[in-house]
Amino acid sequence: MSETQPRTRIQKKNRVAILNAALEVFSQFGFRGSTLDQIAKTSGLSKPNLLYYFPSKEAIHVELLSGLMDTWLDPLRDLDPKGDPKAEILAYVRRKLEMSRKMPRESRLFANEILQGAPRMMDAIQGELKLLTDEKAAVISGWMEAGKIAPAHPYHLLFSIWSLTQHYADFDVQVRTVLGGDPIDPYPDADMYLETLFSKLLTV
Amino acid sequence: MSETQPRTRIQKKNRVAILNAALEVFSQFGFRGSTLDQIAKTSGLSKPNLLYYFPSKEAIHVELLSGLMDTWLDPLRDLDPKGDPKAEILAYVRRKLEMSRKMPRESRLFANEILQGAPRMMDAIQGELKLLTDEKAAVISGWMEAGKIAPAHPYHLLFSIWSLTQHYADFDVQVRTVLGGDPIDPYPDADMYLETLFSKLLTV
DNA sequence: GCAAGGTTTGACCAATTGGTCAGGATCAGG
DNA sequence: CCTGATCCTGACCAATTGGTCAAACCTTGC
Repeated sequence: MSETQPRTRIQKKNRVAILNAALEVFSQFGFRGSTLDQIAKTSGLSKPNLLYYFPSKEAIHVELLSGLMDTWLDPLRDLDPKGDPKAEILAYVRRKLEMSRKMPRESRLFANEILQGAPRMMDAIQGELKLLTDEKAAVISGWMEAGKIAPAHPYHLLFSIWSLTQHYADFDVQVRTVLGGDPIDPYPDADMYLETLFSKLLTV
Repeated sequence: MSETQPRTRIQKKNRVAILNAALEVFSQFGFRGSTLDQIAKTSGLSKPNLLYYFPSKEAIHVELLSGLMDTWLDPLRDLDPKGDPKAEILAYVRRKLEMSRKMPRESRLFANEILQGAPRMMDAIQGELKLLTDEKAAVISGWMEAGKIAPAHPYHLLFSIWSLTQHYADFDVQVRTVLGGDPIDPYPDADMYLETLFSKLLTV
C-alpha cells in the first residue's frame, strides 16, 4: 500500500495527525466535499505543511482508502471453514457490528466512496473484496449443501450482514434520533436483534 | 413544502429539469461536493438561468429534500394495523425494495444527507420520521404482544428493513461488482432472500 | 403586430479552492 | 556548537466556486 514509511518520529506523528484529520473530514463530506483547509485546521497543521507530507489531496484520500480495505475485510477473513457453521456466521456478524461501533468514521468513508461509484476503490472491490467474498460464499454454500445451516443465497446473506452492521455507523444520526433524544447506546439491542435474526434464518 | 408553484409551462418544464439534474448530481457527490456548474450542464441550462428559477444552490437542495421525506415514508404509511401482521410487514419490505429499485438516486441523496449528519434534514427526522416510526413500532409491538408474530425489537426491525432495502440502491456498485461482471439484476434474488429472512424472523 | 411581462445570457465579481515556492526555523549527529 | 538535513511558513498563483446584473431575447394576450 504505502511505499514511504516515516523516517523520523516527527514524520510519524504528523502523518498520523493528518490521516486522522482527513478521516474525520473525508468520512463526513466525501472526497469532493472536503477541503485541504478543513483537514489542515482539524489536524492543527498548516496547509503547506500538509503538502509537505502528502503530495496532494488525492494522495491523502488514496492512502486512507488503501489501508481501509484490509481492515475492513479482516472480520470476514476470520470466518473459519472448519468451525461450526452457525456459530461462525453469528460470530462474523458480531465482529462486523463491533467494527461499526469502534470505527464509524471508517465505515462512513467507505460508504461515501461507494455512494460516489467507488472511483478510487474499484480495483480493491474487483480484486480483494470480490476474491474473498467468492471464497467465503463458497464456504457458506458448502455448509448449506451439507445441511449444516438452512439454505439461502450466500452472496445476499453476506450483503445483508454488511448492510445491517454498517447501517449503525453510517446512519448513526438517524438511529439515535429515532430511538429518542436520550443518548442511548443502540448497539446492545442491535447485537441481540441481529443474533436473533440470523439465528432464525440459519437454523435448519 | 414548496411555496412557489410554477405559473407558466416553461417554468414547470425547467424546474423539473433542474431538480432532476440536481438529484443526479447531489445524490452522487453530496451537497458540498456538487457544483452549480455540474447541475447546469446536466440540466442543459446556463448557470444564471438556474439561479433565475432557484435563489441559491441550497434552495435547490432543500427543495429536493423536502419533497423526498414524504415519498420516502409512503411505504411505511401503508402498513395497515388491521391487516395480517406478517403479510403486512413482508409487503412493506417488498414496497421498500421496489422503491430502492425505482428510485436509487433518491435513496443515495438521503444516504448522503444522513452520512453528513443530516444538517438539512434534522427537522424532518425528529418530526415526520420519528412520529411515523413511533406509531408503526407501536403497531408492531401490539402484534408481537398478541402473539401474531414472533417478538423482536420493533425499532431495530424497522432499521433492518430500511438498511437492507436501501443497501441495494446505495451500494449498487459494490453489489453488482461482487455478483460478477455480467450486468445481472440483483433485485429478484434480493426479494427472495429478504422474504425468507423476515418470514423466518417473524414466524412464531 | 405590439406592448408587457417572462426568459435567457455573457460578462463580471469576491471568495475559496488545490497547490507552489523561497526562505526561515528547528532538529540531530559529530 | 556547528552543520547539514529536516521541518515549517507566509506570500502567492491560477482555477473554480456561488452568485449578480444589465441588457437582450422570447411569449403571450390583446
